[in-house]
Amino acid sequence: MSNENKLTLAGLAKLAGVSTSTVSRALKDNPLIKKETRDRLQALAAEYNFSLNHAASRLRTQKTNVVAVILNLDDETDQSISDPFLLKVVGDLNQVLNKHGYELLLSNSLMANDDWANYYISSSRADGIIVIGQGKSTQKIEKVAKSGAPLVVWGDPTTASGYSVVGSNNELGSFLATKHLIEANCRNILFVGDPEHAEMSERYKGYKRALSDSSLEFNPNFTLSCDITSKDAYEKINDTILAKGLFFDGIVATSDMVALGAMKALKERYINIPSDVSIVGFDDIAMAELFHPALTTVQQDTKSAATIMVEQLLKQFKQQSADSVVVDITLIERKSVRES
Amino acid sequence: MSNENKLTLAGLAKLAGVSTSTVSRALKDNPLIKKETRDRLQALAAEYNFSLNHAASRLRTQKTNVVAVILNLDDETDQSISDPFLLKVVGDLNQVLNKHGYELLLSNSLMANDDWANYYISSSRADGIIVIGQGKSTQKIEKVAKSGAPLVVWGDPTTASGYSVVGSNNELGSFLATKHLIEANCRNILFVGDPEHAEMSERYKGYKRALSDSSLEFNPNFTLSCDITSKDAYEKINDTILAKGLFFDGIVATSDMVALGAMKALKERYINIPSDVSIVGFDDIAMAELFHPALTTVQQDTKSAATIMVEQLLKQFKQQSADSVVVDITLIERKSVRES
DNA sequence: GGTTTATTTGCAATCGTTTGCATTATAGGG
DNA sequence: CCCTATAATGCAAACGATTGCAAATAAACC
Repeated sequence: MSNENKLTLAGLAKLAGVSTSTVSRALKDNPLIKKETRDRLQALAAEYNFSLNHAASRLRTQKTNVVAVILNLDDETDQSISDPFLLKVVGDLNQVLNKHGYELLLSNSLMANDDWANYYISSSRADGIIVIGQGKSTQKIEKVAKSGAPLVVWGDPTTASGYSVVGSNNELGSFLATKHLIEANCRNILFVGDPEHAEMSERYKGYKRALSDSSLEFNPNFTLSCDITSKDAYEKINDTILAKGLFFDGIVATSDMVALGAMKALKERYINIPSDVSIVGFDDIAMAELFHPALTTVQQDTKSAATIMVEQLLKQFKQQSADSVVVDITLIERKSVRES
Repeated sequence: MSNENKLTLAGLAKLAGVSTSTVSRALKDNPLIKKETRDRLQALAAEYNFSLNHAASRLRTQKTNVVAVILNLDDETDQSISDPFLLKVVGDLNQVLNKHGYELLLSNSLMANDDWANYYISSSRADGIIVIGQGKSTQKIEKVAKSGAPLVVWGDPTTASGYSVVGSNNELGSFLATKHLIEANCRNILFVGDPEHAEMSERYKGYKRALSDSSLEFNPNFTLSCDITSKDAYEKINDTILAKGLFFDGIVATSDMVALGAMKALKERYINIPSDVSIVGFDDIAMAELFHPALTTVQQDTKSAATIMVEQLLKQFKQQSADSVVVDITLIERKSVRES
């Protein structure tokens, strides 16, 4: 109902007895317009509760001030849209984007039929795209990159790619995690995660490097492949123990959710953490320290990651080229690894 | 770079040797256009990878196909944007909205200077608004409602309001939770949460009703006021026990996060759950069953809540009036309450 | 006071779709 | 073969803000 006679720039102009161009400029605080006029018009706009039609200005300026954030989930696995870590990243991005005057359009990868650049950029729904997660296949991402659309992806920055990816040093993080277990005298360390997943494969490498660095032999039987969900981790750990008994004394989990799932399975079998099995996670989600025992984990700094991602995107808006950047990780020692 | 000579409707029309209106209609599968022409043009569009300029069509149709979802957080408390329950709702909403052809514009309440209707609707950034959380004050929400903008809020649907609110029956949920504790022979039940918060105050009522229903006396000393965060719950429980000892044998927590924070505090003091203290949460976030002991809690059905919310919003788009609706809750019994 | 220069404002085209109405092509009927 | 009814397409005016350029006003200088 209030939409019937929405006040437009032209309307305001008439009220003020000036031209639309003057009002337009005044509201943008353009110094071309005399200070007094600006003030007067701004006051008037406020009084009448005026708001610009953003659709019109988008059309004219060819700029949306929107960034599409795509949760790139693998269709098969159900690392659901409610994965706390992913959503934390979304939350942080939202904050940073807002600060720069951009809005966040949230999407999951199932929307927008494969051609993201086309759907979001060409159709001017957004000025740029941030993809969260490289998943198992980077096809869609590369398609966007090739289109030349502004793009930043959260993933593993150490592997070469034609676009800007920011993320943690996964290899190093996992190396440190594994080293930490070794220093705590774990000798039979299980890697739990999905080695085919981009970031996770880097973590896998770090795990292997830590072993060889300590002259321990890598044994493929100590790799437990599972999805990045607590549910799957829980089930896989259960199955393994059932089948082979407790043949490990340490777990490098590929994410906190995986770690938590594993811990649940262990606890149910009255396997003590950390004395029987020590475990270290990855991410440092809010829940990590609430668990009992509090989870030792590799912290990803999502706050600064978000800041960097937005920076890299803004660069591209200014036609500058963006790089991949590595954000620091730190091992947070809590209680799920025994004292060395 | 690819944006230089973006193909427009007019361009396509020229290529096909027809008018823009024909192309426009053909791409919308408008039966006014002969089937053959439609097919031909659609094929052409696909071939050239054409995509409509959405900004232009918004301007023309006065419709954005976007819904703004606002996380209504209280500024003072830091029930952060990463609260898992809230984000779960966002995720579910995203799914449902997408299914109906709408996109989700994510915002926190800090953006958009108080006047949401103006910022999102009048400026045609979105067609409607979904607010998640009533918070402590409903001022901003009422302002939106008064403006006549399509609006649905997630909150407590049982309290009267001039707008459509969907949510769980908080009073009942809390009643059931408390009853469950009583049946497990708890007699000194602590309510932990923020009684001033809209939904939480309903839960508080439920708690009280359960007590009186069982002829137990309500004692204000058994109300522990705290924010809806695990951190605050943890600290408050710690402080209370430190000050007054363990004077309770049951906890009704106002959310799972609160419950988890409380559990952490208890565990650190070697207070056994559930035998010393039984506890029941609210929400049923993914983490709830991972905890040890697995958390007994009141489940809110976010999936169908999201569906209903979107339904109610769509109704308003069609000028129909929307109602408040209560979504079912169910008590999920796990291990944090002792066997009765 | 006239001329130049700087400051303010206004004109009008433009962004790319959509859509009511007019127009043209096609079919149908006598 | 003409006339009417129907189907298919095209014309052109919106939608509302932005902006290069022109115009008008004010200031400055000799």
